[in-house]
Amino acid sequence: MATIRDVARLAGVSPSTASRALRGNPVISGKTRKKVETARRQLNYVPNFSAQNLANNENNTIGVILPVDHHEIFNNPFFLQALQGINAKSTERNFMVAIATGISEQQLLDNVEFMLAHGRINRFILLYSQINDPVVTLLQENQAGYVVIGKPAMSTGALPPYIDTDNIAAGTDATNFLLARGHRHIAFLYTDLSKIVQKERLAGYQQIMAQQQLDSLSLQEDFIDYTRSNQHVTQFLQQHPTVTAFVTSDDLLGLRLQQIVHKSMSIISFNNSFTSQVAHPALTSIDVFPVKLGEGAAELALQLDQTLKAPQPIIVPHQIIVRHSVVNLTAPKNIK
Amino acid sequence: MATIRDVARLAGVSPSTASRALRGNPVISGKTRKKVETARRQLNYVPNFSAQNLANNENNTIGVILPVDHHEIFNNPFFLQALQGINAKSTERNFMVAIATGISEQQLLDNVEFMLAHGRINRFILLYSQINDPVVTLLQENQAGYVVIGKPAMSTGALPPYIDTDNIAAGTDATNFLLARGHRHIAFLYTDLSKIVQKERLAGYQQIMAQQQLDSLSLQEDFIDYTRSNQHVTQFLQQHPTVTAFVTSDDLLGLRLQQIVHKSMSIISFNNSFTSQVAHPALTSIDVFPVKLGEGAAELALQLDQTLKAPQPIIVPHQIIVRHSVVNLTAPKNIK
DNA sequence: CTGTTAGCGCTTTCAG
DNA sequence: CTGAAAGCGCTAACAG
Repeated sequence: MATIRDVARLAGVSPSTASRALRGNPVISGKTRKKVETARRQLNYVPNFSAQNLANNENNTIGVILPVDHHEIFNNPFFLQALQGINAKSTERNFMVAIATGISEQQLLDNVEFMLAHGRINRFILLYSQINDPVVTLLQENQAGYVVIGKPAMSTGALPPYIDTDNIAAGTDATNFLLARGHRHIAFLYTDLSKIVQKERLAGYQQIMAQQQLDSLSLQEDFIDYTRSNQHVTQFLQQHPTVTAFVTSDDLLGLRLQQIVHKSMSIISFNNSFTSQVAHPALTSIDVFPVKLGEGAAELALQLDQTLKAPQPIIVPHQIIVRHSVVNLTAPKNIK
Repeated sequence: MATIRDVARLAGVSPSTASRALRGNPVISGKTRKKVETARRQLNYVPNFSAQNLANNENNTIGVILPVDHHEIFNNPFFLQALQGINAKSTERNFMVAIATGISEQQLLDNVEFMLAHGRINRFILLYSQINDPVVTLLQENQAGYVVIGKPAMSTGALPPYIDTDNIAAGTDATNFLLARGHRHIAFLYTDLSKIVQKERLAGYQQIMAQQQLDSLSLQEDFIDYTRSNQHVTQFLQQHPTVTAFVTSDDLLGLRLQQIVHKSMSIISFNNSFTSQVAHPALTSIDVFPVKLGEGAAELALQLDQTLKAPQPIIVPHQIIVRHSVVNLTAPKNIK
């Protein structure tokens, strides 16, 4: 593998000049810059990260932290897609992507600590946002930069940079979609309000319902115990027989619900994952574009030390993907 | 951050001695080993990877390569789970995990090349196995070590270390399961035979059918064009009205099939993913334990340069998870 | 068994 | 604008 000395020699300059030229230092004359560039190409030179890192104390890698894998959270394709986005952008900008996972909080913490200590990684992307997250504490203690996908849940201190869907708006959009199709008795189904996403989607729903002077109805079910959740839902429906539609906080949940209720019950959900397509009828769902969220997060992470003040949060627009799970009560002919 | 010099100073030895002691070099006396160890702990010293890498030409990180994300392959939770296994084992052994993804072959190749060139990563895990894979060629050209999850598809040269499910046996098990429940006209549904997994599962199925002197019936459908695939399947069923059961190469595919056929059609599939649980009726499926596959792969990858000859392949046992998608034709009372 | 020395490949003062 | 030299933190000869 060619080193910078080789390049320098071939270009007839000193290694330091070559280094400067390659990194675009403006003091280098156009002429020598060109010579060096040609030599680089000829030798197919690429810098050695380890050496660069050692000299710079900047190790071109960004750490991506997945949530703890409780209750099969990994079944959500969101994460891999976000990862794909992060990876694409990072590679483009000469960064590598290392990942931290864990099936317990402790394992995840160990993993992150390892990246911090041995890997000297100093920029991270959190693929989730959660109240009182010890991972965040660890990151802060080590003065590592981090950005979060989702709305940061800070108990204290300045907000980190973040990128997010406007989940409140997504919640209102979902609800409005149902209203526009004649639904009035709409319920909201979720699994866990400590996840900020769900909390916000619910808030959006409630906002619209209040505005329309309709009653908000929400139900928490995680389907860890399938039969029990099943019963709850059935019971809920008996208590609220007028309900014609549900907003569910996620496709997976939407599918679960679909299996319990009548086909005539309308459902709109979030994430537009594979699940929504295989549902029957296919679920109308709000796509949040995980790949874009990933790309944006990577960009934020790459800026982390450049600007002194945190960059503006990025909001990625969402989009309703209309399928067949919402019945139009106002004009039956439009049903597809 | 403490360096090895600090440790050496505190222990009253030279840096090289400290280094030797820390790395367990047997020439160091027990006494000084202890001194150094105490100093290390006192200073909370951890080696700097970059420096180690530069000196050793061994950069404690293992590259994990995901398949190209064609047609929503990322929806398969298999990958994230395997990643989890890899990560757990790697961290345990002081390695970091970097990942390569791509939505096109080119993007993936760029990503891997980047890891090779800049990152100087020299051990990889391939999360898939495919005929004529240019990624493999790239790895070989660069003399990087790699292990594969799945059966390596080599056109030439020695087999790399690998870890796999015995997919032929899994195929025979699935088929036998159906036979034992009275099914005789069994078809096999798959998406892509260039994936070795599918090829082998099919082979297992065919083997048993031949053994029983029954006809093998296979159908390829990828459901990229949903309506078209739908038609094909319907057509297929008309042509083969006696078919009472299907083996499908994956849960996702099983679920697709389930939506087209009658409830009375029996289905057994592979991977035991979330999908099989949300199906209705829930799919009987063969679990291949992705986390274990990941762990084993990591272990193989960590041994890569230690042994001159490739280690024995590891086979991870699979297991049928019985749910409700297979009708028992011999004793209807047993149907659950 | 341990210390001295050189060097991994790169960047960055510091002098010109 | 460019070159010489030192150093990032660690390891591996080479001597003792």
